Order: sequence, then C-alpha cells, then structure tokens
Amino acid sequence: MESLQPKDPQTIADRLSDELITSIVKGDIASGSKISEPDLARTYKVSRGPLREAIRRLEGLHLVARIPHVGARVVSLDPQQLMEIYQVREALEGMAARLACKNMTNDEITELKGLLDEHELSINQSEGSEYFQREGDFDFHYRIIQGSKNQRLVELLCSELYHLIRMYRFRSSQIHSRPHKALAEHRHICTAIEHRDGELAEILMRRHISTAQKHIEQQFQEEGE
Amino acid sequence: MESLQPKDPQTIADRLSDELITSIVKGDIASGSKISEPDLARTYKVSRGPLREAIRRLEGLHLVARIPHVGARVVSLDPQQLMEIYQVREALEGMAARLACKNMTNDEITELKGLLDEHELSINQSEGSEYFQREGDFDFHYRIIQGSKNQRLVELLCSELYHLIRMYRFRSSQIHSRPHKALAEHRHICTAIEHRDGELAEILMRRHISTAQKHIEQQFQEEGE
DNA sequence: ATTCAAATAATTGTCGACAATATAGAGTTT
DNA sequence: AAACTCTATATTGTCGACAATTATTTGAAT
Repeated sequence: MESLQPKDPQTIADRLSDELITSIVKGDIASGSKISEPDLARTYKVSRGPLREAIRRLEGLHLVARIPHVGARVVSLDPQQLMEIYQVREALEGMAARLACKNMTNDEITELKGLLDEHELSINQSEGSEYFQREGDFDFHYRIIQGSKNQRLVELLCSELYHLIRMYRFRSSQIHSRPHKALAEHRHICTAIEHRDGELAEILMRRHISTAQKHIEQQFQEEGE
Repeated sequence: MESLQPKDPQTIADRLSDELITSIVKGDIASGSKISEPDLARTYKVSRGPLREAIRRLEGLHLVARIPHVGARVVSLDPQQLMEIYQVREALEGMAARLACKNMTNDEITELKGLLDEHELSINQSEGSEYFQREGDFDFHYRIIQGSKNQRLVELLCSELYHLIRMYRFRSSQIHSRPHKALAEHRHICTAIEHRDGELAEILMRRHISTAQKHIEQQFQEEGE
C-alpha cells in the first residue's frame, strides 16, 4: 500500500513534495492551513527554491491552492467538494471495473478472490480493527483499477483522487462501518469480473461507490445537527 | 474558447506556464521534444527560477515528463495513450451529461439548443471550414461539462484532458469529418437533457465519444499501412 | 576502425540575496 | 470607539552565482 510515489527521489524538491503529500494526507499539516515558506524551509531544513517547486507540484495535484503574492493553503474539502469527488470516482472506477473485465489476467482474478477470502477472515476475527478493513478496502479497489491496465486511469484514481479522499478519512474514520455489506458487494463485483461481464461489473462498482457516497452524505447531515 | 487559464497572471511563473501550455498544445513546441531550460529562458527572456516552477506545473498537468538530473520532455502521446484518454473521457463526460440533466438551468438548455442551430447553419453554409466545426464541437461539450456544476469534473476535463487531446488535433485535424452525424448525436443528447433524462443523456454521450474514439482508432490503422 | 577511459563542456539542482507585494500595527481623524 | 491612512514588518517572487550530475568530446589502446 505504501509508496505511491515510487523510487527514492534523488532531488530535494521531489523528496520534499513526497514528504509534504504524506504530511497533508495524514493530517500532520492541517487541511486549510497556510503553507508558510519560511516556516517549512526551517522545518525541513531546505532552502526555499526546491520548496517552492515542491509546492508547485502539490498545486498540480490539487492538494494546495495558491494565490499569487499571498501564499498557498492546503485545500480544505467541504462536504460539497467531497461529493463532487465521489461523483468523479464513481464514473472512473465504474469504467475501471469494465476495463478490468477485459484486461485482468486469470491469475490476477484468482488473487483478487483470495484477497476477499482474507478480508472475510479478518472481519470475522477482529470486529474492531478499522484500520485493516480500510486498507483492505483500498487494496480491493486498487487491484481492480490496476487491472484496467489503463495507466491514466490508475494515475488519476490512485495518485490524485485517493489522496484527497484519504485526507478526509483521518477525521471521519468510521466510513466503512458496514464491513459485511461492503464485502458482499466486493464479492459480487469480483464475480462479474470473473464472468468477464463488463456491463455488470461497471454497474455494480458504481452502485457500490454510490452507496458509500450516500452513507457519507447521511453522516454529514447527522453531524450538522 | 480562449483563456482556459483565467485572469491575467500576475506572476512570471504563472504567465509562463500559460504560454508554455499554449505553445505545446498548438504544436509550436513539438511533442516529444526536450525542454532546455537555458534555451527557454533566453527565448522567453526570464530567469530559470520561474521557468522551473512553470515546468513543475506542466508536470502536474502531465504535459511534460521529467527525469531528475536529465531534464523534461514534452509528453508524446502514442495511439495507445490517446485511447486511454478517450476511455477516461467517455466515463467523465458521460457522468457530466448525467449531472447536467439535474443541474443545468432552463436558460442554459435553451442556449445549448440555440448553439446547435448555429452549428447546423455553419455546417450547411461552409462545408469546408473545419476550424469552426471543431470549435463548435468543443463548445457543445464545454457547455454540458460546465452544466454538470461539478467543479472537479470541469477542471479535469477542460484543463487537463482537453489539453492533451488538442495536442493531437494539430496533426490529425480531420477528426470530425462527419459533421452531420455528430450534429445529430448532439441533438439527441440535447433532447435528453431537455427531458431531464440523466440515464439516457449519459448513454448517448458515452456512445458519442466512443464513436469518435473508434473513428480515430480506425484512422490510426489506415495510417499504419 | 572500434571500444573504452578520462577530461571537458553543458545542463540541471540548490542556495542566498534582493525586489515587489501584501499584511499588521501605530497613529490620526471623524 | 470606529474607520482610515501611513508606516513598518513579514512573506512571496525573482534573480544570478555556484554545486552536482550528466552528456559530449578527446585521446589512447586493442
């Protein structure tokens, strides 16, 4: 799961942007907070040159927003924006599932099924362990996205949208408190892929994500009272 | 159509990156060519600081690819990659059409219909004018994307994918040499939106884009002989 | 002639200093 | 007391120089 940014970065700017991404996603740098160049330069023991380049990269990934002559802030997702992301995610992961039906190898599908068996065990054993469930959920989605064999789709979902979604998790961590239902949905999707039924896989994946979205939306409304 | 990057940039790096995007999309900077920092700095009369920041932004937009200590090159799309982009586009614009059914105002829909009337005139009058047809096509898609009212969708499609697709147009300019059919498809989509039929609008839009994709694919095969 | 090695040149990466702009604060006026 | 202006401070933007790395050329050996 770790190291979405592969290979040890050989340049300060690259290393820095990776560290910043991690800090932001983990919440060490609060969302909405201002990014002070002098502060960060001191903290990370670098000069402002590479730091600014790193910030520019985060800007490209939409993790920070810059205003000329004013500065950069970590993006703060309001519920509205999170819903927008989920709509995009639904469209893209639906397509990924469809493509995965065409492009996943039999071996990959076998592994996917194995993964779901592990998840079932994990859920039955430790009803509590939220963390592994969440990672497991990611794992499942990752494999299907990778299985689409569409590099751009992989890039978009794995290293752009998921960063943003993760940013949210650290505060509303109970997103998947419906592990059994989620697992059942995963199994259905997996079966569709096994049967190479692209249409069905796409529909199921979209419904799966749309359901998650509605749960989150509902959660927001409960919080709002 | 112009100025996807709004507001006059107040900083050299921002202005530069806009200019570079234009140059790359237009083909003035050939795809696949190396980006030499000293050269560009001379050409645009700027120092390397802002230039490097601009390049970092293009990197985020996936218009250039960088290798540490070696340099940046303009991405060169092979047919395979273009197909990947079209798959992503199909998924996203399909979703955009669906959302547009919910979120476009009646006035916006009326304008959209007016636009199609103009296109019909333009097509009947000047059978040749490729340029306006292409811009018209963009216009139609733009309005629906905007009509989705999903800012992230707008950002993704308008200022990321479309840049890449445009890069291709400058050499294979005959992409829409089927203006009447395209217009008919546009009308169908528009009607679905008018009826607020999200399901249908999405299906039609996806089929529309998928058709375009197949035409391009076919074109590649013809070229390959 | 070809291949390899070393030296040279060119390019990328990093830094610190300075300029331009925005923010914060003190002082004044209504 | 509130609002406004002017000043001082801090932050961002830009630049040129230097260091690190890679690419190129030169020359020697086979």
